[in-house]
Amino acid sequence: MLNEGLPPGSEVDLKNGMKETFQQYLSERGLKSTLQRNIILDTFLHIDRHVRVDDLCLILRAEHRNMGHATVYRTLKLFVESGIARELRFGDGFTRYEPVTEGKQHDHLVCNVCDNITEFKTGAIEQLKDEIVRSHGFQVDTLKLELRGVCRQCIRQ
Amino acid sequence: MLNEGLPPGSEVDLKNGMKETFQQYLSERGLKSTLQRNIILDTFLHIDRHVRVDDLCLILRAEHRNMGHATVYRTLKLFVESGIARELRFGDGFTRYEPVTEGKQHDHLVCNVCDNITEFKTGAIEQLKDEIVRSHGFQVDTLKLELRGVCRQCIRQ
DNA sequence: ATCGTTGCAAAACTTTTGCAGTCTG
DNA sequence: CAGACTGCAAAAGTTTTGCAACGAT
Repeated sequence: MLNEGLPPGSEVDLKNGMKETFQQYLSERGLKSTLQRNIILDTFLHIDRHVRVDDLCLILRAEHRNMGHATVYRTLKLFVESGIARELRFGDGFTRYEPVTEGKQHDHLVCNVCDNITEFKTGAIEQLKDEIVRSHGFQVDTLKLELRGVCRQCIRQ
Repeated sequence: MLNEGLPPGSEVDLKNGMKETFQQYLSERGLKSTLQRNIILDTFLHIDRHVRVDDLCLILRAEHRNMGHATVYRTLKLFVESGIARELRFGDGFTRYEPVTEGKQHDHLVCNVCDNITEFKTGAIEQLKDEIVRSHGFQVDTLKLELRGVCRQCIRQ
């Protein structure tokens, strides 16, 4: 362990942890650590927020002219399989991905006016999970909560 | 009013109300009530559950050989605009539509094993809406809650 | 008669797949 | 040096659009 001295929850710590997790995932499966995968991971973690695949491609291609979009799609799927990313679909036709930051569970507020997507947290969710297990015998793995409406800025205008 | 005698919340009542709403929506906007639109609406209401567009097309084409899928897509969008239907996307690439039945708010449990989608109700949601308004100044119009995991049947097997 | 609507086909879009050449372990 | 990976192009799949013929008001 190289970052013993750092506070355990720091940004850098988290990101390094995710990189480690990904490298481990690759080697465990006989997959390879390539230049492209590392570039995509760095860029993805640097953005540090949900991002559309085509946006990520654009950002990547700005620096790396011949990065194939197929590679980006394939790599993002690997991120999800390794557990360091989550796939998001808000139903507008674009798939988004975001880093999985443990202990930072959040959901999304989508503004119907400006289309901005805001993250928010709520404690009411965990209770809900328990309720579902009890009433439906359904084992909950993931929970997706999305609220649409009008955001503060757009209400004011 | 033709159905005065019926209990106000009955199936028939609800569906007739939705048909009326749709007809009113059309005439208000100078749009036309056509054979196809009425067939699609009847079939859609008869299914009475979320349905994939391509499934609905198949069902419709069984009876009406030359119903165009473009017409189905266009009509379903009209349903949403008129407020009698809701668009659902679970992120599997298929758009689904379901009738909006007021006072029957429900959400969805998606099983990762058998891919079945179950509807469920919970009371915890309304509190959550209020919480969001207070803490984020966000005016909530619609709320989408989706839980993924393993359903009762699949747990048993 | 006007203008919205339909059905067909083609286009548009995101995402996936096939393949020859390249690079990692 | 075997086999995984990349980048390109083409394919796949759903949804949208253009257009001539049709139909509702």
